[in-house]
Amino acid sequence: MTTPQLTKNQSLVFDVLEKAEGPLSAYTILDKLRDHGFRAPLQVYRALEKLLEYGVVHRLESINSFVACAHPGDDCHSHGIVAFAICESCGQVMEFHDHEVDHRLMAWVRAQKFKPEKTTIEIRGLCEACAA
Amino acid sequence: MTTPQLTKNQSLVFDVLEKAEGPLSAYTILDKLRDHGFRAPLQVYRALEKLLEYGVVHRLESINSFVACAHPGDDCHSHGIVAFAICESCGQVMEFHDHEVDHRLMAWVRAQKFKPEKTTIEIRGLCEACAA
DNA sequence: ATTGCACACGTTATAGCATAACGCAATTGA
DNA sequence: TCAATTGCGTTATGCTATAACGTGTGCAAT
Repeated sequence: MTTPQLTKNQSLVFDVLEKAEGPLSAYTILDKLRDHGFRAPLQVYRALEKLLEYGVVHRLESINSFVACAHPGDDCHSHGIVAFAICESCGQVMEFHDHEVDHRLMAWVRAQKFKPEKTTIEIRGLCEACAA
Repeated sequence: MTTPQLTKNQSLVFDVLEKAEGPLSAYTILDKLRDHGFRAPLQVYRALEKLLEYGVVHRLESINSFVACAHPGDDCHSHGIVAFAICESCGQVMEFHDHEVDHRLMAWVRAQKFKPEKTTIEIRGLCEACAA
C-alpha cells in the first residue's frame, strides 16, 4: 500500500509527530495545533486514524501515545511486527523489528488457529543514558 | 515472591476476575462489586495495583482491561515475558509464554543497554471459533 | 446538469479510563 | 508511646476517546 496525499489536518498532525522528540498524546498534539485552528480532539483523532492506516504513525498502547514511524517514506506495515522500547524517564522511543520474534509468535498463532489482526510489542524501561 | 494474604477488597476484585469469562475493565469490576459496598473507582484500582504487583492479575494494555493470571497459585513473574492473544469478537484471552521470544527481545535490549521494566506482548484478532 | 456517493471537516456533547488529595483506622515495630 | 506503614473511604478532577449531528467539496454515473 502506498501513502496517499495527506490532507491539511493529516499533514499538520504528522508534522507535529515528526518534529517531536518522543511520543505525544492526542491531547498534546491538539494543544500544539491550536494556533493552526484545531479546536477539538476529533480533529486529531481523525487524522491519527488515517495516519495509522497508512502506516506512517504508530500507536503506543501502553502509554496512550503516538509516534511517527522511524522509517520515513516507507510503509511500516511491510516490516512485519514492529516492536518498541520506551524510556520511562526521557520518553525516547526506539523502534525495531525481529523476524525471529515474528516467526515464533506467528507459529504460536498458527498452531492455535488464531487469526491475528494487530500485534503489540512494547518494552518499557530505561534507555542507556537514563539508566546510568 | 510469594503472594501475601489478600485483603477484603483485593479478594473481592480477584474473585470477580477469576470468575469472569474474559478481561474486565476497572469500571466493569466496580459495577459488579457495588452490592459488596464498592462505591468508587479507587477501591478497584488500588486492589488491582496490588494484585498486579503480586503477579496474580495481568493488565491488557491494548484494551484497558484486566484478567486473572492463567496459572492459579503461581506467580507469573517467574515465567518470563507473558504474551496474550485477545479475541476481538468474543473477548476470550489466551495467555502464553515463549522463551525464544523472551530470548530475542532480551538480546536486543542487552545490545542497546536498555533496562527493561515491563514488557507487553498482545496479539489482537479472532480466535478459532470466531474466525470460522 | 443533476443526482448520489464518499470523504474530510467542524462542533457539541458525552462516555470511558485513571489518579490527586484529603482524612480516618488498624497494625507494627522501635 | 510514638512514628511509620498500609488499607480504606470519599470527593473531586483530569486524561483519553468516541457518538451524533451537520456542512462542504469533489467526482462519477446516469
